[in-house]
Amino acid sequence: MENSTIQINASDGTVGKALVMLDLVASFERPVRFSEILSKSAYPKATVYRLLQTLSNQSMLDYNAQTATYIPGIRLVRLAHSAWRQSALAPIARPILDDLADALGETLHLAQMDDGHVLYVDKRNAEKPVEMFSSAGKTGPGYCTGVGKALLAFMPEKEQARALMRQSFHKYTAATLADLPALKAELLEIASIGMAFDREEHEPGIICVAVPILNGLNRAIGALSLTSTTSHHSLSSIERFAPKLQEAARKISDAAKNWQFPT
Amino acid sequence: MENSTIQINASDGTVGKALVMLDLVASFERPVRFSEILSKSAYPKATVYRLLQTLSNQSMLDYNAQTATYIPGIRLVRLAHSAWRQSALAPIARPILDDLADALGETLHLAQMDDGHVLYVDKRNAEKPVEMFSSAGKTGPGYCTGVGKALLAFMPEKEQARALMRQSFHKYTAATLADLPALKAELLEIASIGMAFDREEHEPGIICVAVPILNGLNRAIGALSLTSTTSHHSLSSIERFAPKLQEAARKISDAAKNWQFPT
DNA sequence: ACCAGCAGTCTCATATAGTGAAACCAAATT
DNA sequence: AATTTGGTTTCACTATATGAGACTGCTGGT
Repeated sequence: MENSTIQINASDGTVGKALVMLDLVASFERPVRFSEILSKSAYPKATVYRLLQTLSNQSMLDYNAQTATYIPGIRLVRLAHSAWRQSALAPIARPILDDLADALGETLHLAQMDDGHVLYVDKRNAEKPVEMFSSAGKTGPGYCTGVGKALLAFMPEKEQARALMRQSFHKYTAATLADLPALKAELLEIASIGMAFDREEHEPGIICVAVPILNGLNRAIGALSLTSTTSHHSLSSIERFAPKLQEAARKISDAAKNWQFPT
Repeated sequence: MENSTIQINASDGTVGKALVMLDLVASFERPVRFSEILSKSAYPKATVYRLLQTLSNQSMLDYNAQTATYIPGIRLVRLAHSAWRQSALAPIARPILDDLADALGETLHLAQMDDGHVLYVDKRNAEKPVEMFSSAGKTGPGYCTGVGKALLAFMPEKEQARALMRQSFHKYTAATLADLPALKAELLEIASIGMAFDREEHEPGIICVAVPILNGLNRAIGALSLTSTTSHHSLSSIERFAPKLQEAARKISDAAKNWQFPT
């Protein structure tokens, strides 16, 4: 059991496989048929079939008999409610985010790292207040977003290495960082100045400043960003918001430290 | 395999058990220790232990080594995002709910049935706009909420029977329906008039009107409600909103019919 | 310091549950 | 009528989950 192949993807038994299927179905972002799932999956037909049946029974997937398609199930919404409320970050950050949004009147994001990618857990927007699930729960790339880079820069080495492997380095725009060395260099810079920028690296015309939310050991437990467009702000003008972001990040971090659940 | 015991809880193998554990952890609504989970669980120690490990590996649970506690994991939030966006109801209903909220300026809920309980999938509120995950994903009892009764009244018989078995009939207030016969009688009434009331049955001082969102076969795919307090409205004064709710429900139902995903 | 007791982790023989090639079926397609 | 495609079911095989119990290491009491 010692010298076996490097366990890149230590998928835990049947449960692990079932969860891979769940992710797979979710990744389509539209109803999918059995055959589509099968073709993307590493497992044999009968196995995929059984797993999908089990997940459907369990309401982790919804099967539509009319169209013979699967979508992620309603039970996930219920479970996620619980997950979101109990996560150490999002509920704590809420009032602080509210205040910051009032003070700055700009678009704010609160994000956490999830398997190398950015998971947005909350958002404030000057115009249309909040956008439910349609924004919370959304994921983005790690290597070319402000929050992503801020999170990566303040990760324990091992985890960071794992996360870096998961980056695709797809070139969204001309400014997108092209490869791992470029990203690593930037992460060092970010670690030293304590903030990250998105210089239209993910979407043309969209820029942002992001700061990490650190725990006691200088490790990021989340990140906070302010997003704007090149038509509204220049990079240097959004940098002026950084102190306010830092302050909010510190507040969140403090609140997280004293966080105790009621018994 | 034929005459075996009535499969009340057809728990599908290992995956089913793992999901039971997930639900269990979520049900605590606070970080839980191994022993607490164990004592509430039907499975032996080693099994529970292994399942929790697997789920933690998979980020379906978060294990906090400091406090030795489990909470639902971040991966659920990501999956739920996908589930919410793809659910046939919530995204479709969104603009219609927006309009209705603007027109009425009252608190609105959009809900679906989940295993006999009410799952709120969206909400509009006159004062503070929208409350993210903290309201969407929330669950409530079926037998003593407006949406719950509206949903139950328009369910296929078999499913309804199953859902009715899951009701606890906990007496929240003096007005809470006490038992199954009382509920059944009320459901017939609701089915005939096409709307349901909550007469302070869940919380004192809180009343609501709810209407089902029906599909082509008179089956509820969701429900819509308007909630208020006895200090603001009487039961008969909120009944006056019913036509507007019905209209919105019809619109949502129409939109759901024509719903096709882009290929 | 010592012991008792509990919470959590690990082991291993056993049996159950998952596997997957292949057969099968039904509906489209030629 | 014959063939292909998409989905479901079977079944012998064995990998995997099981769970009683042993073990470890705290914690608190005396």
